[in-house]
Amino acid sequence: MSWTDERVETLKKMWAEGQSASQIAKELGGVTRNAVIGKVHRLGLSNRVGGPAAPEPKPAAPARPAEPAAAPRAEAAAPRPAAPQPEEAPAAAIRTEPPRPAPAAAAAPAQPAATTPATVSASPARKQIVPAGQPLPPQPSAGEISPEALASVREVEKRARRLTLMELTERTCKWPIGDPATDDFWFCGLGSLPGKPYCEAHVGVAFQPMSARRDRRR
DNA sequence: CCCTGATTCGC
DNA sequence: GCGAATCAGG
Repeated sequence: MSWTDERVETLKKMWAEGQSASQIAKELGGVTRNAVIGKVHRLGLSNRVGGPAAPEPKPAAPARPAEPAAAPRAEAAAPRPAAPQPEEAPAAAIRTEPPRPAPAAAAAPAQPAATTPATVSASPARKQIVPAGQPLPPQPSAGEISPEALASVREVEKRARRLTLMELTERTCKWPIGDPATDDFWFCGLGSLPGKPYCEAHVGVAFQPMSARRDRRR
């Protein structure tokens, strides 16, 4: 694959949006994230433009003096002028802490029977703001979940990595825990099952066969 | 371990 | 110019 104008454009756009090099590489296809990063640098847009803080007040240190006879690879010692600054959240992508139960839907089309949408529209008090990021799982009422699954979840949640929204990746469990209206809120974050948004325990409460749900009713 | 971007250097 | 290998870090 080569860097056609179109692909370069996509690259620029996504990079400007704050997408990671690997995400861009996936989108483009046929290139690795290294290729993307390389291209980004060659295009001279390494320092995420449009960003808030204007960096580099420092005069910068002398480049590489070229070692006389010492270690051939002594890069580590050479001071890098370009300090990559933590990188704020894309700002555009995520705006709000997700409200209570949000309808899962978009992302996982191949879901069997996700637990009830009944609880989804439940809270009339809180406004239904659809979060920009991954859809949140429905929060099934306790009565609909098997005792075993419930116990399993409680156990797992003790081991939860307590990730923040921004720390989630494709392979972390995105099950929300706690009340988003308070600080007592985080995401499970344990390894998610391949192709699933949640870890094993949370998949267990999120996805249930219709039959099981029917049997448990009442 | 997962991930991030940065840099080097042979092609 | 390109990007794998590597580095440095979260």
